[in-house]
This record gives sequence, C-alpha cells and structure tokens, in this order.
Amino acid sequence: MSDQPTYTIADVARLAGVSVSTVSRILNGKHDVAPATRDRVQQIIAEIGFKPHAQAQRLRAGKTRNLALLFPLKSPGNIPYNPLEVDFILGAAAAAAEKDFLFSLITTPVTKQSLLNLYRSAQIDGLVLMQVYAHDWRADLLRNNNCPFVMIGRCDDNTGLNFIDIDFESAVQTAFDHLVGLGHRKIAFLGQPAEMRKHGWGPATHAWQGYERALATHSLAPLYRETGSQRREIIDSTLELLDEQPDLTAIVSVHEFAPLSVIQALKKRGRNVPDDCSLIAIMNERIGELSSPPMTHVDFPAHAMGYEAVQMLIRRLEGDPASPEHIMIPPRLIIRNSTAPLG
Amino acid sequence: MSDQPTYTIADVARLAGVSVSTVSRILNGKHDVAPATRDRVQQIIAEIGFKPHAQAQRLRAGKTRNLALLFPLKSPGNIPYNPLEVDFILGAAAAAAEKDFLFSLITTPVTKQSLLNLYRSAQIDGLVLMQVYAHDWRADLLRNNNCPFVMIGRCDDNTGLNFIDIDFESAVQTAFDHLVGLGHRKIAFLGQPAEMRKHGWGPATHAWQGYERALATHSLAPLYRETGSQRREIIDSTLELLDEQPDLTAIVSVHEFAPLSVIQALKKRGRNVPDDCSLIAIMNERIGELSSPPMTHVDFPAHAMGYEAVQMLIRRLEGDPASPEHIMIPPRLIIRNSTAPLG
DNA sequence: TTGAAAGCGATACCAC
DNA sequence: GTGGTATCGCTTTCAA
Repeated sequence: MSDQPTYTIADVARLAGVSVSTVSRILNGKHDVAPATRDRVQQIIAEIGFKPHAQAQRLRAGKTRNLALLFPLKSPGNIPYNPLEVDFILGAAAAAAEKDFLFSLITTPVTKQSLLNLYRSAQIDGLVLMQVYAHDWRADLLRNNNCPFVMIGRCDDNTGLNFIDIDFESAVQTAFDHLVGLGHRKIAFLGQPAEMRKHGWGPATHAWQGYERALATHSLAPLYRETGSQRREIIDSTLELLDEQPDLTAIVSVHEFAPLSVIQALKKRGRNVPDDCSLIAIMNERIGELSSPPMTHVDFPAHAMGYEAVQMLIRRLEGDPASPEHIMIPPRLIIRNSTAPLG
Repeated sequence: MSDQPTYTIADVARLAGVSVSTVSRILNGKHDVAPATRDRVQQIIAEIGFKPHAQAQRLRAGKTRNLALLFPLKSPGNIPYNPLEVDFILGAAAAAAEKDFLFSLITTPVTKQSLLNLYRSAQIDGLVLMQVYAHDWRADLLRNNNCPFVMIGRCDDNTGLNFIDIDFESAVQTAFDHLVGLGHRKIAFLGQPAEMRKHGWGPATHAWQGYERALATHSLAPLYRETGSQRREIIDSTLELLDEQPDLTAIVSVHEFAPLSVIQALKKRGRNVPDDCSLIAIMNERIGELSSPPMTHVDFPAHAMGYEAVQMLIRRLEGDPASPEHIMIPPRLIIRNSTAPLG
C-alpha cells in the first residue's frame, strides 16, 4: 500500500456528516438515498480520492475475486513452454480484468494439499487448469471437494466438469482433408511422442485418433513419426520419413514450432515448400506468419481459449446454474502458402 | 471458495477447548504456549484440515500480499508481444511464489486513476512496470505518491526509483567487439525504429548509443537500418543493406525474432550464415536455439530479470531500508554457429 | 500460559 | 431516508 494517507469509509462519513451506512449505500448504488445526500457524499469521495478497501469488501462478501491459472512450467515430456501458452495466459487475464477479478499465475508445482489450501485459505475463488490428462488427479480432487474450476483440455470422464478444448481429432482430419483435396496421397504425419499418448495427454491422444480416422477415411498408407518438439528431433524425424518414403508429397505436423525445422530438413534434401512438398500444421496464427513461406495451418486459438475458460469460470462462480459446459473448438483451416496442389 | 464446510479459527478453538487467542498464537508460532496445548490444537488443525483465511489475515495486517505486473499488451510501435515477455512473467511469478505472494497480471490499459486505485483500494502492495520510457508518467505518478514499485527498464531520471535493466549499450558494443575480433569491418546494424528512440523507449535509445560507441571505438563506417520487427520489415531492411553495401560481411540485430527473417533475406541473395555473412543478435537463449544455424547472441535473460525485479520489490515492501537499487545486467556473449572469422 | 475484547474496513439488517 | 450495530475471520494488546 502507498504511504499516502489512505481514507476509510468512516472518514468519508465524518467529512460528509452522514453515517457509514449511508456512504456504503451510495458506494453500492442503492436507490434509497436522498439525491442531495448522495451528491454531497460523492463530492467528498472525489475530493479525497477515496476508494473502498477491496480486501475488506471481499472479506465481508466471503469472496476473493481472485482467479488463478495453474501454469505448468514444463509440458509433459519436458517441452519448454511455448508462445501458445502466453496466449492462454493473456486471454485468461483479459477476461478476468473485464469482470474485475484479479488474475494470478501459479507456477509452482502443486500437491493435493497445496491445491486444496488455495481454496481453504480463501486465496482464490476458482482456477483454470491447463495441460490436462485423461486421468487427472487435480480434476478429481477439485471435483470431489466442490472447488470451482475449469479446464483448458479435458479428461476421459468429464462428468460434472467444465472445459474448453480444441478438437484435435477433427483438426488433424481437416489437415488431411485439405491435402487429399489437393491431390496428395503420400502424406506423412508428425505426432507427439507415443509416450505422451500412453500417459493420457489429451492433445497427443486426440491428434492420434484424428490421424487414424484420416487414414481410414481416405484409405491412406500409414507413414508417421511420433516425436518431441526439439529442433533436432523434428529434423531427424523428417529426414527419416523422407528416407522411408522418398515419394512423400506432404507432411502434417501437430507441433507448434515444428514447421520451421521441417522446412530446414526438407531443404537439406533439396526440397522446397510447397513446390516439392506441402506442409501443414496445427499452430497459432502468429507462428504461422513467422515461417517462410507462411504456413497453411489449422488454427490453435489459444488466446480465445484462455478468454473463454475464464468467462466460463466466472459464470460458474456467479452461480449460473447451467449444467457443466463442454466447449469444443471446431477446426478452422487457414490457407497460406505452404500447401499446393500435387503435380 | 469450495462448497465444502470451511472452518474458522473459532471452530478450532471450540474443538480444542481453548480460546481463539491461543489458536492464533499457535498459528503464528508464538512461543508462550504450553506444549501440551500446542499439540492438542495442532492435532485438531490437521484433523479438520484447517487453513487460516488469508483475506482476513491480510485485512488485519493491512497488507494484501498481492503483487502485480503491468503487462503491456502491445509494445511501442505495435510490436506484438514476444516470448521474451513470457519469460519476464514467469520469472516474476516464480519469485513471488517463493515468498508466498500472489502474483497477478494486469493487461488492461491503465490511467492515472486506475493505477493509483490499485493501491488505494488495497488490491496490491506493489507492482512491476515493464516497457519503461525515458520519461514515464507511470513512474512519476507512483513515485510522487509513494507507491512501491520496481521497473524492468529505466528512466532518464531514476532518482528514488528501483530498477533492473539490460545494459543494451554494452550489449551492442559486445556484439561489435566480437565481430571485429573475427576480422569483420563491414558490419551492418539493424536497430529499432528511429521513432521509438524519439519516444524515449529505453532499449531503442541505449542500443543506438551502443552502436554509435561501437562505430567510434572501431572506426567503422556507418551502415544501418532502423526498422520494426515484422518479418516483412526485417527482410526488406536486410535486402536494402545488401544493396547499399554488397560487401558487408556481418550483421548485428537487436530484434528478438529477427534472425529468422534475416537468414531468409540473406538466402534470397544466395548467402549462407555464417559462411557468407555472420549474424549476431540480442536475444533469448531459447530463441537462439530455434534458428538454423543456432545463433551467436548476447543473452537477454528475461526470466532472471523478472525474478530479480520481484525480489527487489519484496525487499522494498518488507522495509529493507536500503537506498534505491539500480541493477544493470552486463552483456553475456553466447557463441554459437552464426558467426565465423572473416575470410 | 491463557482468555476477553477491541479493531482491521466494509456491508446489511433492523429500527427510527 | 438515515443511523446504529452485528458481522466477516483473524491478530494483538491487556488482564488475569
């Protein structure tokens, strides 16, 4: 708090020659106040720059108006966080600010205890979970204890849970549809590490299901690598794919940054995008613009998701009695210059 | 707050058959409590999973234990935020968590009023400012009103202010020293837009001073472009530089992402990095690894800066009476594969 | 060593 | 319309 004199509602009351109750009524826009009184009090308030003490209001109200985002410092498989995650954060922060909630970031690893304590000690009213697993102890714990929260991502069993998630399965399918529509048949798929699927990490699982569906739908021959996002891994996997199937004409990647590295790998083999190989990814628009050529991609609207998630959380907190909300983002194909018709 | 029954200190007192005061003493680790009493009470606390109500504690204490980072949604010149800024955020969040402060992100534009109100309404105890200008009304306002804050960046007049900043001037100088040491003489400089310098934006100003110093130190001929960070702008500027001075053998850039685009521009003219042109930037290590080849760069340790900034803020809040702290990060050259000896 | 009670700054119920 | 007062959950004198 600043060192300048800070006023209380009692000061205002005294200066205006009214009672605290009256000032409180005015602060809260109640109607049963004489206009003259209201004017006088508001005059004083403006004069001394009084602002009600938020902590006190909230103690009284039994709410904190604090929301938090549980931010995973490392993604599963130790992928360092990427720009996508900033977008989640900023979207969430924007939605919170709009409704006058303070929005905090929790980056320390949580335990059962520390998670529950956030609620028990009234540090927050609710929180947003990211990097959700098919079986996620955090979701189970919070659900069992009736702690308000929403997820970016989803579990296997979402009974009673609120979430917003990308429809990765359809996203991958959409990418393949686009390529097949351009005449491609020999299409390689770069997915997340198989290990992540086994751990039940949503994006990995759903993307893989999308891949299987795409293979079936279009009767394509399997051709894929499951790999991490490091530059080195992406490059190696791409080269392997080229060795395995030198005739491949297109690549689908689910990695946020991968295309930059895929392009490099292709160059090594003397291939240019999109003339000698089409390339499409699931990524954020901002990243898509960075690469050269700009990437055709299925959008990953992280900012909007963070924003929506917090709105959903606030709805839930304000007692909107609606049953759990499950929001699934449909894929949105953005065509740039990294894909071209075959031939 | 969760819907589960939530206990108060009075519940604990009742269950343990002692007074509220006693429980409070135990919670606060006071020593004048009979061991037997202490044990019994702690037993109860553990049993029911009681956690003191943070809001109430803080109201009582007159502190919020909330810190905030004023996050600029757009950099000056409308550069969209970049990964560096995530690092600031995460570093700051980590430091706050360590000291048990809640850390919030404020992304809405602030006015004089809203800024002061954060303190007046006891939403926060202090804040971190980013994107600081040479003459920054926010810093002036907060200083005049004795509101605790620290800056990432600095003003022209830092009397009474706390900050941590990169020494951009030395950073640029270091980059030039490295290149000159490798035998380069025809070195181009890619700086921030001149407009930003005129607006007194720190990094732009100090980087430019570093450039001027480097020219003088090594008696180099001026060769530069001042440009925005968009892919298009960087590419165009690079091509212009190549046209102006086809013999240039090295480029220094202060743009976070630029190297990716500079490399592309060079390729267009049939030049490879580092064989046909050396390239060095001021950037975060994570970004440096992304490019191909990995970039030689002067490190921009954003995470550490965010971390330090919050530590400094907390020191200030906890009444460490030290005079204002001015921390300047010395340049740290990280040699990778984008620079090579001339010839 | 322990307990009673005042108070942090606001809100809301109940009289007048 | 307005004011008095209990209350939110906790900490801290002050007495006992």
